[in-house]
Amino acid sequence: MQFQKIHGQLLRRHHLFSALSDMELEKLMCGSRVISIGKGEFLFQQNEEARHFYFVVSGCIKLFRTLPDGTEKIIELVATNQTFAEALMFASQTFYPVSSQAVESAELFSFSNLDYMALLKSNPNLSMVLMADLSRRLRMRLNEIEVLSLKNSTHRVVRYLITQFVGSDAEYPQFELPVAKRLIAGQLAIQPETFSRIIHRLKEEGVIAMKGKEVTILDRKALVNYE
Amino acid sequence: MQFQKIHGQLLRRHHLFSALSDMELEKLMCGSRVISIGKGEFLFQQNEEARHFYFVVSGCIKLFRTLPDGTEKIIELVATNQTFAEALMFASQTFYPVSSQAVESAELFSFSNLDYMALLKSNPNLSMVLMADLSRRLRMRLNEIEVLSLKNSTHRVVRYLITQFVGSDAEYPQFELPVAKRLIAGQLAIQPETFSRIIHRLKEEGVIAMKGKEVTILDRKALVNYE
DNA sequence: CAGTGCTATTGATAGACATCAATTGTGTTT
DNA sequence: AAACACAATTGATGTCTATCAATAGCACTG
Repeated sequence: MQFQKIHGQLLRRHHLFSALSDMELEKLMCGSRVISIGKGEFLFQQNEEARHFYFVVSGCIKLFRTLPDGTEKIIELVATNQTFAEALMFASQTFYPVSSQAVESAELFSFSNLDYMALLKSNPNLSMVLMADLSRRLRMRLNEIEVLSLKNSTHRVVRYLITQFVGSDAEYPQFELPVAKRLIAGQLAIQPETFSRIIHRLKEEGVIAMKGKEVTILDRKALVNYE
Repeated sequence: MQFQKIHGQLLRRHHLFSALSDMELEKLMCGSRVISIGKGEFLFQQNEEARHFYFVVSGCIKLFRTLPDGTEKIIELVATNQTFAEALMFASQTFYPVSSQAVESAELFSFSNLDYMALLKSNPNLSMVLMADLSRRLRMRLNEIEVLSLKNSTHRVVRYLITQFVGSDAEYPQFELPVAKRLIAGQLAIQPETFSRIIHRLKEEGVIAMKGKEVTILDRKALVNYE
């Protein structure tokens, strides 16, 4: 298939698929499905049985939990070329611990957990890759826990901004917010209003500039010193 | 060795070691060390290189991160017969993301990451076990993230109390707080004073009773309804 | 281009929690 | 048993942030 080759190359770049032979990948893709969902549509709901994991070809998926009071806590925003829900393959409890919804219309691949597990058994290297992946995810969660433990919201916002330009050594790093501000606020477990006010203050102090989703860091040192 | 046999049986009960053959376990234990640390002593510090993971034979270990403002966030309290830091075996970054300190004097086994990884390569089943373990840990973190996202502190405390007696079907479940109250407060990212006040209110309302570390749930329904 | 719906901003207010401070309780040491 | 250190409790106060409310900005649609 033409489409399989193109998509195969796309997948190859992701570490979960890079250790597969051509044949293994082809086999896996035979059992995969292409899924298109529109903005606001759900992929799966919390507590549904988890039989598949996903790769985002385009768009953006929001993973969240519904709290007892009805509000939602955004656990992760999954962007293009990322996978999610693969950690559930081994869980003794086989239901999704989060709900998933498209923030913007998205295209995904869905892979069968069983198929992938079969590959794991025949390809020991793959296990190593997957364990490294799980380990990385654990570290991500640890960071999130730390952010949520930061008392004041300014710290959380600053911490978030910093993660958006690490690696850049520009004097005035510039980047675009990947999603709507209300979603970022949700990730940081603060209200959109509070987020807006904090940004306002940072602008006032000359630490950053922001126009729409375009952010420029004007004073790296000052920003880092907030921590 | 006498001591190895005794300890071997202890380890066998833990899933990370249950899939090992006698010979494999023996080999692993040859490279292991017994560590005794007193109350308040450190096992390792954040950012130290991670070459070992640990099994708690007795005592209690606190894993925590130091936040930029100098306060500490307790990530986990590891009790007897539990392992920790095994998830770092595969991390590309090989340093501990937390510090570890004995809450009370403790005895531990330390295992070499390299030794265990060698076993993983020769024993595919073990990989499956470890992946399930990592998956379980991820779920734990997810729960913690949810707790930290709960707006009011009462919810967090209630959620904590509930986890302490799930499984018990007694009408008036009873249990002992596993650690000092200030540590529990730390895990929930609230101040000890706030914790104390919340407990006070719950007692006043007749939902629970508490004497020292001994807790009795007087009104299960009311407690669950707080959520 | 006006109309609609959503996002973002800004202001006012109330409530929750952290902080500081003082006291009591508990377990450990000498 | 007394002395000590630390944990827990209780009170008073101030700050921060959620909430409610109203307006402004922006994108999409007919």
